[in-house]
Amino acid sequence: MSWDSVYELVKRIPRGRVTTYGNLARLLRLPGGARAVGYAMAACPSTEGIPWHRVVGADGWIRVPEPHASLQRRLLESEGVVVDGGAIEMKVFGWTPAKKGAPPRRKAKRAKRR
DNA sequence: CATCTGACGACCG
DNA sequence: GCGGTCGCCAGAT
Repeated sequence: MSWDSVYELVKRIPRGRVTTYGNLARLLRLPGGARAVGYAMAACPSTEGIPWHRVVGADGWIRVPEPHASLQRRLLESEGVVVDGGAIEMKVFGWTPAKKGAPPRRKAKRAKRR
């Protein structure tokens, strides 16, 4: 799995729409890998050509560290996306490319870490 | 080579 | 309903 596919996917997000990390992860067949996707964005070599601002949390909230948060919000609003109090209505602006559902996955509990 | 880490999300208690 | 924990991946230490 290469992050390039993630970037390519992000590039396909139409203007004025947004998607979530988890959504991207699912599209990449990585259920639960939302975090990995987020990391991919953080590790993005260059934001050039990549509409990273169209990627937000599943709840529609910007999950970006302050420096970029304001910029992201500004960019989104300039595209017509309403960021009310920080939350975006995913039902309205959420975007998903023609795709099928991913196979469900079980979860297991184990010793704490972190 | 072993661990930890991080722009997340879902589940368990 | 809330808080804490685990899974995912690649790169850094």
